[in-house]
Amino acid sequence: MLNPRGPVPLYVQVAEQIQQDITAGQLQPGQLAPSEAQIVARWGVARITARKAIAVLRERGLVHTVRGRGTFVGPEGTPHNPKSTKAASIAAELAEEIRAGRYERDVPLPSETMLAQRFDVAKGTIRAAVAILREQGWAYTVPMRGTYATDPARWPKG
Amino acid sequence: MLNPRGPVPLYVQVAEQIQQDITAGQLQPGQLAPSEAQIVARWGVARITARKAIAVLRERGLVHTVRGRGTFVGPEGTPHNPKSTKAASIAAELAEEIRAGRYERDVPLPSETMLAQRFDVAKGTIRAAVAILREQGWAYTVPMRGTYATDPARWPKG
DNA sequence: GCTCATTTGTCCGTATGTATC
DNA sequence: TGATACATACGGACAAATGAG
Repeated sequence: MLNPRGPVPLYVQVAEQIQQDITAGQLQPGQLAPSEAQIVARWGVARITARKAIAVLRERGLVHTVRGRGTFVGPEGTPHNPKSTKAASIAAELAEEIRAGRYERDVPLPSETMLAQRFDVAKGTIRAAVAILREQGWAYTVPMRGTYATDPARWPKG
Repeated sequence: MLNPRGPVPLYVQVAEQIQQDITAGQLQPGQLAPSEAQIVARWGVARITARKAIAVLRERGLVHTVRGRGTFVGPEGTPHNPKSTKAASIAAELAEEIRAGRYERDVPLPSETMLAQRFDVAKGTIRAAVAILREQGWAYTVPMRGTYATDPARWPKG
């Protein structure tokens, strides 16, 4: 992958491999670029080298960095895309199951506690996932009763 | 800015430019002096040169260095200006708003979540900022109720 | 309010190779 | 020969901000 003895510095080689992922569209604006630790693990370089590679991308205006969060694709001001949050992925999985007819219409979905166990996450995460399902129209909640799958006639399309 | 071919070593020249910023008062005691990386970027020198420049300032007693935090203006023991932390600057902004009468006395301040959104920081940072407000006497917290602005009669002075 | 893991920021020490004076 | 300086690269450590739980 990398040529440590060539005329091109390692950090430039790493930067350009990441740049390819960006221009190829595999890394969309707002998404997280590889972290320093990921670069270290993936290319077997030192952290300084990883940092310099990111600095190159930053100078080229391809990414911007937020301390404590990571480096994001796109220039400063690009809206961050939390596409990879746990709640969203759980919501997607549940939506898929609803579409597959796994849940009857008159029976509540599994409780927060059950879902929290199944996905091995906190109840708060399940609550967020259910909120997404409601927003997208896959489910509705009746206070003191539970959350139910939406009628197939009203399923969102796409 | 720098004269690489003159009789004065680069690292001394860099040190003396920073020293000017200090004696001119642009860099106050307790403030962060330029980091190694900033020196590299600003004067286009190598890291070794930046380190040596800082070492010169340290030998002259103008700065002191704390590992992991940076180099601060003033000799060892100088109180670090907490303005450099995010929580402190948020606390200062909120204190200013309290002084301006923006919050009623009987109504809680905005929740941690709201403030975290407004300042685009983590809830932990807001928590630290509120703790500072409490310490300074600008606000007090009632468990399970919220945080309230202090009565104007008890505002800290200064 | 607390702990924990992740991530970036900063500093420290070292090393190799090149170049100038 | 030695001091100065640059560019590159490694490894380690601590600190601060964030986010999940």
